[in-house]
Amino acid sequence: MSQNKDRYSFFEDVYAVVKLIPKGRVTSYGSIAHYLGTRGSARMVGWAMNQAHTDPDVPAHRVVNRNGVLTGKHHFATPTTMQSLLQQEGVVVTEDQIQNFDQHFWDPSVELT
DNA sequence: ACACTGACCACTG
DNA sequence: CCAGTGGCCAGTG
Repeated sequence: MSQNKDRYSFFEDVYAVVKLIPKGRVTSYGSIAHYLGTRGSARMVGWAMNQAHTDPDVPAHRVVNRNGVLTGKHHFATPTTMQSLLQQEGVVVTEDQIQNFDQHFWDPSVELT
């Protein structure tokens, strides 16, 4: 929303990182925030996802909390959209919990170095 | 212009 | 070990 002002901020960075998440991989809000250098902004990362809803190129379904739980699934078109998308990419999700989360975990500060 | 909220994470007691 | 609070940025009431 807002006007078309140059309100670019770490939202842009968040989008960029999320877009770089490989298929079948997932990451956490905190990891992205930490990669950007701001641990506290983890909340904002989630809020960024809300805005990301306007950007189809941002696979928000690949972003979960540090626990590997689909916290934001309720924000998708349907509560099952997130899980379905993840399963389509080969990620096993049970009870909103990603199985073998450590195997699917994709850390930008490590993968992007 | 002020205050509160929000898909979180980590530290301190 | 469990519980509580702080911190960060932006948007909305």
